[in-house]
Amino acid sequence: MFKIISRDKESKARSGVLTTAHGDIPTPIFMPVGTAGTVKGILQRDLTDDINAKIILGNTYHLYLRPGTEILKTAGGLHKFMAWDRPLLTDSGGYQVFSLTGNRKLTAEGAIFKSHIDGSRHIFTPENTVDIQRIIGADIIMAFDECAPWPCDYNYAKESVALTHQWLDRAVERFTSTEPLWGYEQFLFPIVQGGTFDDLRRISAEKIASVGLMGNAIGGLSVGEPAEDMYRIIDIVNEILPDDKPRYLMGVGTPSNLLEAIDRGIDMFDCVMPTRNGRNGMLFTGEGTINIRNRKWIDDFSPIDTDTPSIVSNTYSKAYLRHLVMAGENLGAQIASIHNLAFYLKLVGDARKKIEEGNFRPWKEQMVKVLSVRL
RNA sequence: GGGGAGAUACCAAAGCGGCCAACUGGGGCAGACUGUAAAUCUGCUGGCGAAUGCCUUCGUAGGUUCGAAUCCUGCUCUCCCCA
Repeated sequence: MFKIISRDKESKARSGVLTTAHGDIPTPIFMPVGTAGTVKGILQRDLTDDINAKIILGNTYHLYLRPGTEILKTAGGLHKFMAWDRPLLTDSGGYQVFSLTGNRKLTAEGAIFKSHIDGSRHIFTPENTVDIQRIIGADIIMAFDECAPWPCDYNYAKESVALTHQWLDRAVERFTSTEPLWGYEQFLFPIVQGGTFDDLRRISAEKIASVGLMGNAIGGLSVGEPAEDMYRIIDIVNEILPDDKPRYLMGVGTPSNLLEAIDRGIDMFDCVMPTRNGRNGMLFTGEGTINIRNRKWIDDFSPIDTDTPSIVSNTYSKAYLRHLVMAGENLGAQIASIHNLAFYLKLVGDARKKIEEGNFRPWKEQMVKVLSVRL
């Protein structure tokens, strides 16, 4: 269940708490991506004790291929398998239908795809992705959708929305006719699609709202379209999605994207950016964004970022982190990932605080300026 | 003392008469990354220039040739084998 705690007066921003079987999630929240049952390079202990991540993601496609549902079932679900007792959310594999273009074929039945690991053939359907996510046992599971590419023409987007809606009905049917395997409740979130076409987004949002699930997601954004298009679509969709349910903007995004979306009434985010870009040397800090590989940091012995409350951000210097990253040392990727996630978690935590204090807008505007700085 | 091999850009290493400012790695410099087929990918890496381009380079000094990193000679240095 979802409870709104407070609302900002100048914007659509709100703070709330989403209660799941594995704990409460304060919103707005950012969810670190842990595709294959691991937030790459980071111990679960650091996610809880240092970063204080409230919920992380897993991915149906990756976990289904490896280790496979048999092992996950024997393990007792993903929580037990990966020794994570906080909330989990799994994506349905819909994004892989998008990103593995060329390795898959869409039919009315579902998506036939080839494994990127061994080339073997598989099919995902709205039904079996619910079944798999029942086995994985995430607290929040996603309906199987088609994440259409950008740019894409109107007719393609229209058919894609229609397909996603048909799939949603079937997923809901399977979801409501089956029980959780592990004795606790799971929530199914449906996903709004429609590309950058306002009318398709309206149609899709109305459909998704009408299903009346515990929370709703917006997909198919930040796939290459200009940020203004994304913000416009969020405005349109959030006007229609129920206000008393959490809204999850999938795959977004940059720190500025998060703030702009929170401003427009989004409550949940996930993105690979803090981890992937961190591994590749990009650091988000309270003073701006830095590329730690740049020579200028070679003898900067100041802490990575004293504004970010992670142990690594305050313990290790930029010069040291640069050395690790340049030397290709594992620890560099680890420190950068932990730091960036801590930065993201602090950002959404601050947003929540500012909403409750009633000064979200001015703070947001100030932050967006800082975030655009390249050091 | 005798015999042999070799000296190429920051490092390693190709090239053995013109297509060479010089393959390829590494290193260096910069960029990209948004529900993770990514600890990945891209560009640049002698000087000047926006650029056609111009200038200086392949141990060193000469020579042969229309033309040399590539062929010849002297010198310097390095490595290996034999005594």
